[in-house]
Amino acid sequence: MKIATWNINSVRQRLSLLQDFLVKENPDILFLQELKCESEQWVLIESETPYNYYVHGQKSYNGVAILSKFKANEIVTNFPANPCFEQSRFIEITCNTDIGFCRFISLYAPNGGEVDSDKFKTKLQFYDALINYLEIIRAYDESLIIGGDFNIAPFDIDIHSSFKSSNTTCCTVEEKYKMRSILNMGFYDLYRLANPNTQEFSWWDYRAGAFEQNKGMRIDMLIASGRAAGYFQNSYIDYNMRAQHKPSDHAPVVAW
DNA sequence: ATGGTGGGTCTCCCA
Repeated sequence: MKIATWNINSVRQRLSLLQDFLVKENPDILFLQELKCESEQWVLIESETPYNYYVHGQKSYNGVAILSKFKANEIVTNFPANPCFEQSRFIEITCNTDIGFCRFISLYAPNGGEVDSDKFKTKLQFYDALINYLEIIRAYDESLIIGGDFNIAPFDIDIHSSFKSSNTTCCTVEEKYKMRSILNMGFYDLYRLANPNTQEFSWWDYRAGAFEQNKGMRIDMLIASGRAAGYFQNSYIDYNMRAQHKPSDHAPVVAW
């Protein structure tokens, strides 16, 4: 079983890179975020790949999808008490897979804007609602995998030292605690599980040569329940896709 | 404190 997550920052701008990535990695499941288009606008590649496409798109901003080699039984595009329900930030499917019944979620958490802004408060509320929802489905004791842009770097190792973590969105203590409480529920961060001590990032600002200087954060993650995590021993962040011409500002995260 | 780039509904908003 091979899975990947990628904030693609406009799927229409990235069709060729997406094709390259699918051919190179051939994942069974790909979680995508920030499609920045309606569901029907990128069906053009659908016939050329061996995937079922489960898309919760939106014009202009947001938009998430799951590309799956397994057919979905159920598809849901929201979770209870989500304060951003009008934005396409969540899609969940269930499938019968090679490793049994699985629940898969593609998540695009709010960025939060400036620390302490209204958007920031909404981000924290989004996490409170998400944590409540995960408490419920955790009790099912299923194989659950979330691939997402969480917009939080959970620990200091996940943040380049040039960021002032106390007042930079995605690395404040308040945000870290939200992410850690998900991990403390018994969900595993597959990259960190496979690479306990490596400092690598999944996002770098387009500006000021951030990628060239490796000034990034690790905010994109594959999170698995205990039942599912045992099927994954390896994980890496595909820096090569970030180094391509006209890249997304995020690199894909792969696990197998 | 500002500005840097690159998406989007494109001289403004969002990251």
